[in-house]
Amino acid sequence: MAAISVLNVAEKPSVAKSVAGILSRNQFRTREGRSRYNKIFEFNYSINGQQCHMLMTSVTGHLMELDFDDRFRKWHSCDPTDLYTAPVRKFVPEDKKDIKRSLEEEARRCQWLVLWLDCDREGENIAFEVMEVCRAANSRLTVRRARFSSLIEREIHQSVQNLVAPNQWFSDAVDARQEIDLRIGASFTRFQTMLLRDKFVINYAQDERNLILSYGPCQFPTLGFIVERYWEIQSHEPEEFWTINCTHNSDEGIATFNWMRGHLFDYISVVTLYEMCVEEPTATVTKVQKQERLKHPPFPLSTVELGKRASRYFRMSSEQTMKVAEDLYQSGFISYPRTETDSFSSGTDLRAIVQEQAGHPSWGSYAQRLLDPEAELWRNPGNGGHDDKAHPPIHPTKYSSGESGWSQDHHKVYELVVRHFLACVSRPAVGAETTVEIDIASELFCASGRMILAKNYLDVYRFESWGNSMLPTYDQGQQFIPTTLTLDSGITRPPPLLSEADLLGCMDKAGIGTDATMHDHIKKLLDRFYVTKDANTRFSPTNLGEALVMGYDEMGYELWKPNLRSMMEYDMKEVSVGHKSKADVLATSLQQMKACFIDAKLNRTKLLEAMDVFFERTDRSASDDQYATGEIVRLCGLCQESNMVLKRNRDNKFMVGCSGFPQCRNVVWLPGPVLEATVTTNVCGSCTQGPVYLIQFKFRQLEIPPGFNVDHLGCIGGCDQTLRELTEMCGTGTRGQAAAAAAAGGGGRGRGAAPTRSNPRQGQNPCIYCNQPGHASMDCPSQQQSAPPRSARSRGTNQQNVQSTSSVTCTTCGAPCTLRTANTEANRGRKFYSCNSQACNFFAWEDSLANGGGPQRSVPRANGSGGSSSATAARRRGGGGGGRGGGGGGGRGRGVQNGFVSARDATFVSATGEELSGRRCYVCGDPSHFANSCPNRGS
DNA sequence: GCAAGGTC
Repeated sequence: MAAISVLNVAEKPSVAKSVAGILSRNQFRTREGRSRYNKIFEFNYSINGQQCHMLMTSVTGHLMELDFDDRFRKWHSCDPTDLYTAPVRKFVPEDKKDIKRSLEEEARRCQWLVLWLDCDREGENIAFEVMEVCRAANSRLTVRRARFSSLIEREIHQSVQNLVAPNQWFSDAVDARQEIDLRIGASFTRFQTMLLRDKFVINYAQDERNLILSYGPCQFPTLGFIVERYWEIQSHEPEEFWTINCTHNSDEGIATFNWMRGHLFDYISVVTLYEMCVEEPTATVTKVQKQERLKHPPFPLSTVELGKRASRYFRMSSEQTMKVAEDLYQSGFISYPRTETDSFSSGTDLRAIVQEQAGHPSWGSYAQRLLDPEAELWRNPGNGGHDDKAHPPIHPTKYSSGESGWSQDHHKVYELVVRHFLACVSRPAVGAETTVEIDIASELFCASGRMILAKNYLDVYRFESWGNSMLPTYDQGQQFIPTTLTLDSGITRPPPLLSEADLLGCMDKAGIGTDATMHDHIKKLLDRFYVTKDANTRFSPTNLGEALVMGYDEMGYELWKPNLRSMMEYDMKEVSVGHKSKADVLATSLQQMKACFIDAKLNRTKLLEAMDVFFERTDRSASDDQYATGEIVRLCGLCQESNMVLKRNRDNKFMVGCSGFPQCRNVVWLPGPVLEATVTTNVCGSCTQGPVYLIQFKFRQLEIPPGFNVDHLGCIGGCDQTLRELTEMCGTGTRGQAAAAAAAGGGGRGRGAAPTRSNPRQGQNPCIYCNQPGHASMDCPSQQQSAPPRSARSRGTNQQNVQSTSSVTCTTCGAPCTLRTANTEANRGRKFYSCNSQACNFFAWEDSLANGGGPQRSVPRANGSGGSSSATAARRRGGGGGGRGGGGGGGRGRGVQNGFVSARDATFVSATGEELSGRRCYVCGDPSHFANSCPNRGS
């Protein structure tokens, strides 16, 4: 049987070389192709008994690009809305023409084409691109696909003997994704750039005229994460809380005991409990517990983890990390750096990788210990549960103690990869933890200490630590008097700005971008001047970034949230398994996005208003933009495309007509006696269908009935009684009086009110809070100020319970409560309930419950805006906010309570033997009264 | 001039 020629194509040059090496046992010849990066390797091989002359070459990722037909490529060539239907085409861009020519030439003299692209959706799509080019050159080609998930000898040989057909569904999913991304990205980018760039003074770029305000389905949700956190911080309202701390000094050292109730937000409650402790300060040890604890090494390294850790440990940007990792990969020191996989396949020779590092001056001795069975340090690596079926976790592939050409960053990334790998195959660190619980006047406190028994992986993974903390020995039943017993306060603090590691985590969780592109999206936000990064690698939005998100948020769209991308990902998955067709997904997806785009265009004033908060208008926009000169009164309620503009008719009478005339003939006639009319920048507070700008009128004194003022600031939106009456009484002064009565109503098409347009969001777009359709976000039931049903219910329960007086059940956690007696001066003898569960904050006065009152507040106030970014945005704008400002409460509620910011002077420090009668007011230090009746204590 | 995804 004669040998056939087989063209083999891999996704990248390195894979072509590796596969050629494996199949030929390194007996291949290398020759140049048309592209200088993509060599051609030749060797002989037998596939299922067929002698083959193998030609192995590669592409560099995608061979083709998708773009609009030429006549839609210029920005002003069409309305951006047309980009949802404009024809698109796939073509080989100029810089890939060399590779295309190579493939054509080789394909012509081959009988078979074997596709060695990565085994993921993108790889399958590239396979079809290669197929298209090769088949065009040689229509008789037999095409086969090799499936492999790692460059391991056994697997490569196996895959070439079991060739399969390419998977059209996988490729279709990518085609759909590309087309949707292109149409959405291009339409919104052109729209917002052309709308905003020339109207505002945006001083970020050297040349403002070239500024691009891009929109993309990955970059915007990424921006959204940053803005959302920023708003959360802005809206945080610090709140004071209280806690009791206790320390005890002994010969062995100091023990710090924490109150097991944590902290309370109600001062009276905590001071009552505190004073009881001070009164009976003897501590009894109720529990001593010893436990072994493990600290596990990390999972094998994926790209996202590498980015997060390099940012955390070295403050390196994810973009720089990827650049350096790519470099180390190209020079053979680490494995392929773009991988989702965080578990090693069973065939990997992990010990050989360790062995290679045994000579390193820093970690070589650790590697040797790992391989020594007597050291008992080895452990098979954990499985993080992700596998992209294309690449192994990132690991070292070649020993180096540092190369001359390496930068500091090269050293750091290589060290991280090696140490991480060594840690993965090591045993966890072991510690002995001791927990001691004490009881003071029925309040429980606990302290814990840790002794590290074996550091194991921590010996090599210097980036993580696990501290020792000494705790003196205590025995069950032992009693002692605390050295200090203090009442301390702290305030809640907002969460920090998002770090680069946080951001990568958010993106990973929401499925925004891929391991190979996440750092690109972050960089794009910086390049577009949407965000800035501080020295601690934390991100804040710029005014531009915040304004854009605010604008879309005010429209009520989720365009800046990750849901859109998640939905697309879901659809892609459905296409790739054959549940949906590419055509169906494209049709529905693009139809929805087009509707959304048209709506966004109609609501563009929201974007303009948001920009107005942060930026000055340009002179250009003041002179040639009707909006700024005040001629535009409102968006036309009839065609909803053009603006209603104040102008004069042929009779020189004032009227407000649609600028879309003659396509749209909507008109509002004004009362006949109008002498002058000017549109102001004031927006009507009553008319809710988009902004309606008020008009300053001057009427002819002699033509208006008595009782009317010559000057009038009026609205044509339908709410203005004065205009309506004047029109009815005086007419419009035009020849076509039929329209007169309709004037004030604003409809212009006969009698009646303006064609009131319902909020376009309502019913069409899901609510931004609960994601359900049927109501607007501002009416979301999940965002109503909560009068918590629990307290209402518990109040009744309490009353019933109090009648029997024998037991009260905690309304917070359900545990039984103990009836106790207060010792504080103001409440001495007064009975109260506290929850038996010391992890619970419940506290309630008995007499208050009997009178129908509830328990004391033990949770922080909900933030004014909680999770409602709209409310925040409204507040940022300095008022108004369409009445939404106050309505967003009860959102996510709790702030972050990460420690004490201030500790008050603890006047009640009760040292051993101190006279209790010497107590003074905790607040002002005056011995004549106690803190809870202190006149100086704030309300 | 626009997206995101490959990769050099």
